[in-house]
Amino acid sequence: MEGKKKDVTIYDLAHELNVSPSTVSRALNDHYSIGKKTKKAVKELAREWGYRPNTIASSLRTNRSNTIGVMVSWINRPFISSLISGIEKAARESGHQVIITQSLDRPELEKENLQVLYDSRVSALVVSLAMGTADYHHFDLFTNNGIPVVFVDRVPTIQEVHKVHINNFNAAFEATEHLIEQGCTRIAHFGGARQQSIYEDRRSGFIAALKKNNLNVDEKLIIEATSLNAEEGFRLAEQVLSLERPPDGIFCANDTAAVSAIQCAKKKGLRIPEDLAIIGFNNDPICEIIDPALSSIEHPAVEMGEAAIKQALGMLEGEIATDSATRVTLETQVIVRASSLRRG
Amino acid sequence: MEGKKKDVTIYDLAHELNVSPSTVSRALNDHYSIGKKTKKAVKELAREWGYRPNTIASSLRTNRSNTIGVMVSWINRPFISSLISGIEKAARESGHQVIITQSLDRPELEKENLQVLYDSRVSALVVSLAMGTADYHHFDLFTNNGIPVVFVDRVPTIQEVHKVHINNFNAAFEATEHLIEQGCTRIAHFGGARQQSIYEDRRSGFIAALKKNNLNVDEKLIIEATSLNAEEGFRLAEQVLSLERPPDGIFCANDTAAVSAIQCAKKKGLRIPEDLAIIGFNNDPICEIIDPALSSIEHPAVEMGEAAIKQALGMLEGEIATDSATRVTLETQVIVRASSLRRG
DNA sequence: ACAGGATACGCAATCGATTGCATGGAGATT
DNA sequence: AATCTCCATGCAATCGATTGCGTATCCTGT
Repeated sequence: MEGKKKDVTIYDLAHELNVSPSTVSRALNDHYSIGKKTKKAVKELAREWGYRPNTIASSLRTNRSNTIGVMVSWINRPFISSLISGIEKAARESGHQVIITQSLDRPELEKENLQVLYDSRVSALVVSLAMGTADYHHFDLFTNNGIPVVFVDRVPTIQEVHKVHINNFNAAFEATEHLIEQGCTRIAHFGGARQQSIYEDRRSGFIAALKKNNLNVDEKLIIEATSLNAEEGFRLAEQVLSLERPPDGIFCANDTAAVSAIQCAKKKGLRIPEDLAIIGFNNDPICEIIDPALSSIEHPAVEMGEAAIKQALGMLEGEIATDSATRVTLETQVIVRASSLRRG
Repeated sequence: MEGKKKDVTIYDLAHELNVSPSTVSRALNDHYSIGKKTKKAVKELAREWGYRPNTIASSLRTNRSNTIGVMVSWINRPFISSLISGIEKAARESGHQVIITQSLDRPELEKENLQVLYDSRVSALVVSLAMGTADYHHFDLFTNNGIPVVFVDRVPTIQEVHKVHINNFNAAFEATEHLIEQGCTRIAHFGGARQQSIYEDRRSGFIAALKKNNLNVDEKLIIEATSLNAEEGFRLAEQVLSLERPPDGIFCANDTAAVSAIQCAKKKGLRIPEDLAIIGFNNDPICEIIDPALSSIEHPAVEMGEAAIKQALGMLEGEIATDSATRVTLETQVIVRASSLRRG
């Protein structure tokens, strides 16, 4: 039954050691002007008495919270939750804390949360944009005040920001070429909102691969979905499969919708991959569970989170200029599974 | 190009209105002793000038951060990420913020994170325990200081705490009886570490259902797994299916392992549900993706998160005594799908 | 017209750590 | 021995909001 003993402060330590609070503060922060013996004595007593700095007081004075704000669309999505897991891990290891908010893909809420995070004096901000965000001025609040902002995955289309992402164009290009290698000649694409560069780039990569291989680009087969969820995936699959000339392959910008497409195709009696080859994006766990297993693009979620924190820390430590622009691009990989592998 | 104008403080407002900072503070907080006109004037100017309170300064003074600390095992798990999503939503709507940490199922890290959260002066704590945690004394740090602690899902075995959970005993009982109704007479159970009450209770509910139906309880079929991940599920399925008298049903304490069991059984050429009926727990999205679709127990993740925050807020507002013990039990539901539905 | 009680507000201390500036003393230099 | 550096430390203000206590003003009833 521990009693509620008051927290130890630097004043307590100072009093005990007959030095001033300033000296204690500097000793604990390894300030150069404090003597070696003094430092040692202070640190020892601090450990002995279980001193823990009052981070709030420190934040008030320095206007820094050593807290990192995070804003994502939805926490409960496989990719995002892994991203956050990586963020939390890297942040903790560097002695930072993580405040999480979700925009629920609503730009107004994104703005609102941004204000709240700003009011919390977060030291840095890591963001994956809401689906509909096309205007980025609300981030000026941070950048104008020298607070590092790192965008991850769903990054802005503009150049002058810090980004951690993958090469969506290449990934899509490779996915599409894979389908072509497997003999597909008429491939559909289910993409997301084009204002999000990740979806625009995947679309471009897809089209580029078709063109490079002299395949016809049929606009009816290139669809801009609004949310790419399960129901939409199913509906879009029904739509393209009931065309006069249905596709023999689908490249889908996420796995959720791709799985629905598989289910739809199976229901229609199509053989996968013989009649219809499918490849998704993200390499979610469901890829190995659906039958046939879904080919996909490995998307290094945890690593992206870690990389974003690393960028933010670099900016905090002054190694990276906040008003510059950096770009970290992580590697993706085509994961071929049964849904797209035609033998012979 | 917004300049970096200094933040407005209560001193600025006070100066402009020729009142004291105390009056401004009280006016903004609707203190009874401030006159109606004064309040109106203050609030108006505050809005006009875009005043935003410095939460850090407020926290220092009040020793309250209006931040809620959350600790879970792993963020990137379907159930947990939904739980967090609910927590974030409810917290935001009540004007709180959420600091997230993960224990990675390591009790030492759980302890460490707890210290950090305490140092951040979180107003309340919401916890889902690490798999191996059996001693709860590290939470005294909070309870002894009057900081609300609410456990959710993976709750302690002791009574004197605040819990938000489901009735695991009943849920397991119903799941098992469902298998029995479908004609299973020899049912295996894959459970988690028994020191976690959720797993102990599921195990008890399972056994109780067998006994009530006069079925033999074979210890060889009741397995305490260590992590219940995909590989382990597969391995355990192989193990029980190669027994001299293999089971004709499996009740698995999560869906991940249940899906692996299905895959294992299919690989062995068993028909599901005819030769082996399977039911999982959590009702993760994968249930509808695996073929045959996996029966499961609906586990209201988002609602549990919201309920946990509601409890915490109740304690913060003094409606619920911090040193009492409350229990919120949410409803579960057996979701019957093809993996356990034998027709005729 | 006056006591008694609301009502409305100000003063100043406080929360704990940080930091620019000043200073006391030890050692070095000439 | 006088002067000059450093070195190590203390002083005191500061960050912005909160709050116990004290007080001036106004109303109300008699």
